[in-house]
Amino acid sequence: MIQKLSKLELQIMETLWVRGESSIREMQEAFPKDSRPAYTTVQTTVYRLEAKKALKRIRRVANFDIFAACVSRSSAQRRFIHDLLVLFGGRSQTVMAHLIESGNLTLEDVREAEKFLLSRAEKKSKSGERPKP
Amino acid sequence: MIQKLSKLELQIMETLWVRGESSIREMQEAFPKDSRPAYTTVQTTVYRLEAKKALKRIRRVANFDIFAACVSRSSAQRRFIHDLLVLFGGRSQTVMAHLIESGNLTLEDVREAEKFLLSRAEKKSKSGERPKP
DNA sequence: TAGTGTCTACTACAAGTGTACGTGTTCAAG
DNA sequence: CTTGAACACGTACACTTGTAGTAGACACTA
Repeated sequence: MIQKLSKLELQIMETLWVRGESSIREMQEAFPKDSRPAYTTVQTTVYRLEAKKALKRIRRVANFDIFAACVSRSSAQRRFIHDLLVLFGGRSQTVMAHLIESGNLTLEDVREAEKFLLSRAEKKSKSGERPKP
Repeated sequence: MIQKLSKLELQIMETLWVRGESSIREMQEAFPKDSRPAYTTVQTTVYRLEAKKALKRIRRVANFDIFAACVSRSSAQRRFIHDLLVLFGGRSQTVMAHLIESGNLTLEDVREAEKFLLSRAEKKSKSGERPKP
C-alpha cells in the first residue's frame, strides 16, 4: 500500500508527475517564486519521499542527482481522497456540495461527469452483471 | 478565520455536530469499538479543540463537563476542502473524477448536483449580474 | 591547480498530533 | 464519614512535518 503523503510532499511529487525526472533544484524552482521553500527544505522532503519509496534516484548527472516518481499520481491522489471521504462519513455528496458552494465546480463539470457515468453504465450492462470490479 | 483541524479533531467535532452537546465519555464512545482511542486521548484532543475555540464547555453535570461546538460543521469542512483543492491545483474535476472512480459518486448524486446548479443559476440571473459575492 | 559556486549529506529544531500515565477531585453508595 | 468509581487536569513522550543551517564533496573556470 501507498504511504500517506503530506501536503508539501504531494506538491513536490506534482513536479515529478508533470515534468518527469527532475533534480532537486528543478523541483524547488517549480514552486511559485513568492512561496518557495528553501532549497534544503525541498531536499529534506525529497529524502523523506525517497525513504517512503515514493520516488527514487534515477541517475547522476555531473554533481547532482536526478529523481523520478515511483508511485503514480492517481494512486497517491486516490489515497488522499480516501482519507478525505472517511472524514465526511463516506458521503461524497457532501464533498461535491462544498465544491459547488465554493464555486469550484461548474455546471459544465457536472454534465461532463454525468456523461462519463452514463457511458460507463452502458459498458457495464453490455458486459453482463458485474457487481464490484 | 477558522483554524485548521486534524483528522481526529474533526472526528470528535463530528460527534458534537450530529449528537449535539456531549461529554468526553460520549465523544469517545461515539467511535466504532474496534478503533476507539483511549479516553485520555479524546480528552486531550478536546482540550486542544477548546484552546482553538472550536468547542467550549457549556455546563457541568455532576462531576463532568458538557461540551458544545463553537464552529459550524460546514465552515470546518469548507476549510478542509479548500486545503484539498490547493493540492489538486484547484481542479475540482480531478476530485470528482476520483470520487466517481472509487464508486462513491453515483449518477443520481451528479444529477442532484446538476439540478441544484441550475436552480442557482436561475436565481442569479433574476437578481441581476452579481459577479463575485 | 587554486578558486568559486553548486550540490549532497548530516544535523537541528519547533510546532502539531496521537497516545497515555499519574495525581487530585468529586460524586454517590454504603 | 469512608470508600470506590468516574472524571479532570497537568505532564510526558514519540513521531511527523515544515523549515533551514552547515560542512564537505565535486565540478568547472581562470
